[in-house]
Amino acid sequence: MITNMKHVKSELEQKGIKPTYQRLCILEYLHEHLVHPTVEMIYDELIERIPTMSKTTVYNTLKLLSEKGVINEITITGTEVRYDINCQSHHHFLCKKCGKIYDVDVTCPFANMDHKEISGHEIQEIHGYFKGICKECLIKQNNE
Amino acid sequence: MITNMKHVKSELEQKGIKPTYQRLCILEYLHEHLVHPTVEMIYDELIERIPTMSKTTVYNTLKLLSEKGVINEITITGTEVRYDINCQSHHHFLCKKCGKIYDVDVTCPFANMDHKEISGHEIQEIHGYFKGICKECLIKQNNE
DNA sequence: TATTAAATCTGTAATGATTACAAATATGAA
DNA sequence: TTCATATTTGTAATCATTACAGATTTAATA
Repeated sequence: MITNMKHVKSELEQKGIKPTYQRLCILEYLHEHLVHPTVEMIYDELIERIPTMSKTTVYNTLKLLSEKGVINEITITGTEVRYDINCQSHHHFLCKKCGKIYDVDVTCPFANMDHKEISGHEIQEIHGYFKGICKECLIKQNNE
Repeated sequence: MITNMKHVKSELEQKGIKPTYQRLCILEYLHEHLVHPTVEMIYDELIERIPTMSKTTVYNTLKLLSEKGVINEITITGTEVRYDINCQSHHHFLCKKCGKIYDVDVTCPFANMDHKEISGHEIQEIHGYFKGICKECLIKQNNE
């Protein structure tokens, strides 16, 4: 495991976020689970380690981290927000069958745009994603 | 107005969808309101003309139209699905301040990809969007 | 160390979009 | 007309998210 609490702590401090225990645990979780987890998934695991953890805290923390640019909100499914640590710009693939979200190795065509505006609008985030049937589900289909 | 009921009717028939009155009205509404409306917006206007219209019918119809590829679901905001008639591939810009969604004249870089798969996943839809502060809100900010 | 204000966390209740479902209605074929 | 099927409708349930107020923790200051 690359991540540890010290690393996560300095990451928060660099962004000007007070590193409380709850925040450390949530960010650590995101570093260790790169499957674009839901609030539910995060809460369900953390409540085991920290029985006093509140789901509202998970929501509040994720919102804060998102506002500070530490993580990204992914709104692909339409039913719930997924979360992703904010590493280099990448795209996503949502499987319509199993619901899994994959990272996709396509360099974002807009990532190195010199101008940070489009049609006069100021760009702060760039998102791209594909929807379809994933590799695994295709194999299952063919085996039926 | 370019659209009329006859046009909308044949559009449905071509896609193998029985053109009921409710469906005609909903699709006509989408043709005439290109601002990526919510279910609420669609329902609120149609209930005036068709007092028996049920919100469930709006949901059912939009799901059907979406499955048949007549319209697109846009899941940018994370709070509710927006709808768009499915013309040529384009991208969107969501203003974080006023919540308005703009069409963006960027030709999708993946639109004319020869292969319909990526990393082994079968691509059915391609979505791209930007988030930030829109033109109008920028002007308002500067005038304060 | 004690005091105190501010920040953070917690739990519950409320909200709002969406879905489930069953009854009512409309449609189309026999 | 009769009957089966598709569609529509209205209500109730579900589920993610937010509002909010009280409890707890933190950090600064005396």
